[in-house]
Amino acid sequence: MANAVQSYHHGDLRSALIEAATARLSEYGVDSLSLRKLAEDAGVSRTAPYHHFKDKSALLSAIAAKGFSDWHTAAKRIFEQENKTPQARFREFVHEYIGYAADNPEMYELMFGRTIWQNQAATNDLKEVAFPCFQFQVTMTRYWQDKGLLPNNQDALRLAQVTWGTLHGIARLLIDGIYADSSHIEEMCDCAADLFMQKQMDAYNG
Amino acid sequence: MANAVQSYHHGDLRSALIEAATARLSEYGVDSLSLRKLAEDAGVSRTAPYHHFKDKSALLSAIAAKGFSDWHTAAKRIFEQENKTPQARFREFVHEYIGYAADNPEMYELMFGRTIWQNQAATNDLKEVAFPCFQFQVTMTRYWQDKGLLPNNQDALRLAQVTWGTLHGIARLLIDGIYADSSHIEEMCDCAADLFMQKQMDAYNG
DNA sequence: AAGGCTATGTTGACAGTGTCAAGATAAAAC
DNA sequence: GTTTTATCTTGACACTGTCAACATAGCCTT
Repeated sequence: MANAVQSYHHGDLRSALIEAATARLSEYGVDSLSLRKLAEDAGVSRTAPYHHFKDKSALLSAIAAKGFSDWHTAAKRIFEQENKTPQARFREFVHEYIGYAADNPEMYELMFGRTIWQNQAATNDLKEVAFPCFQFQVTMTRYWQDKGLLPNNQDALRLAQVTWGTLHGIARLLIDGIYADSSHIEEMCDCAADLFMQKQMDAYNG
Repeated sequence: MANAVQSYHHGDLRSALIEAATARLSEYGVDSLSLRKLAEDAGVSRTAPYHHFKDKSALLSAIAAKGFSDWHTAAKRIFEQENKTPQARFREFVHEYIGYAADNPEMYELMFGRTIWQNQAATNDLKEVAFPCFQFQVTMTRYWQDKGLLPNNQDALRLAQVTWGTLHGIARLLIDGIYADSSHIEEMCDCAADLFMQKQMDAYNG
C-alpha cells in the first residue's frame, strides 16, 4: 500500500483507482466522483485512467461489479442457513436487502442507478456479475414457492421481478430521501414480508 | 408564444424556462438539461435564470412539481370511476402507474430521482405538491382495505408505503434499463396486483 | 545484448458545466 | 421626476470528461 517509489509506471493503477473510488464513494457520494480527483488520489496524471478504463462509466461499472459480487455472496449466506426455517430466512433476506441499501446508500445507488445501466452503457463485465445476482433471486423465489411461502400460481420469474421490485422500490425511496423518515424501516420490511406471505401465514396460523 | 419584440426584459422568463426545460426533458433526458442551454432556448443570457430560480435544482423542482400535480389528477380520475368495481380500479391504477413511468421515463426520473430530493434539496413548493400526492396513496390504500381488497391487519400507512414502493421499484427497474426487456410490463403489473390481493382473490373465487 | 513493440504514463487543449460578482437597463413605486 | 427594485448583461472562476500528441520504460524477439 505504501507508495515506496514514485516511478513513472504506477504498477497497479487499475486497483488503486478502484480503491480510491470506493473510498470516495462511501464518503462523498457517487455524484462527486470525478476521474481527475481519483487520478490525483492515486498520484497520477488526469488522463492516466483512460489506459485502464474506456471512460468514467467503465470505472463506475467496475466498482458496481464488485458490489454485485459482494451482495451475491451475502444473499447466498443468508439463503443457505440450514438451521433456520425457510420463513425465517425469507424474512431475514428482506431485512438484509433493505439494510444493505440503507447502510451503503451510495454503493446501492451506483449498482442500481441509471448512471451505469442506461443507454446500454452497462459493461459486459458488469452484466456477467449482475445477471447471476438476479438469477439467484429467481432461484430463491422458486424455492420459497416450493416451500409454500410464496404463491404457487405465479410464474417464478415474474414473481421474482415483483418481489425484487418491491425491495428495490423501498430501498430507493429510502436512500433517495423521499422518505426522510427512516425510523420505520423494520416495520416496512415486515409489512412487505407479510404481504408476500399473507395467504401462507394464514394457513400457518390457522 | 411568438417572441414579437426582443426587449431587454423577457416578460415571462420563468414560464419560458420551464417550458423549454419540459420540452428538452422528454426529448434529451434529464442529464442533458443545462441552465445555459435553457437560457439560450429562451433567448436570454446564461445567468438570467438565477433571477427566477435559486439554482439548477430549484428549476428542476418546479418542473417536477408540475409532474406531481398532473399525476395526482390522473390518479384521482382513475380512483373515482364510480362505474367500475374497486378491484378493477385497483388493477387499472397499477397499470396506469407503471404505464406513466414507462411513457414518461425522464419525467419520472426527475420526479422521483435523487437529484431534487437528496440532501434536503427539495423545495417547499415541491413538497407541498408531492406530499398530498403520497397522502392520496394512503387514502386509496385505506379504501381498498375497507373494500376487502387489501389485507386489513396492516397499518394503512405502512401498507401504502409498501404498495407504492412496489410500483416505484418496478418502474425504476424498467426506466433505468435494468430490465432491457419491457415486453412483459403488463404481466408484471398483473402479478403485482395478484400478489397484493392474493387472499382476497381466493375469497372471491371460492 | 540491441533494437523495436507495446503498455502505460505525461502535458496541452477544448468544449462544456454551475455559479458568483459587478454593472446595465427598464419598469414600478414613491 | 426621482429613487428603488426587478430583471438582464458580460466577465470570470473552478470544475468536469475526453481527445491528441508525445514520453518513458518494461518486455519480446532476434
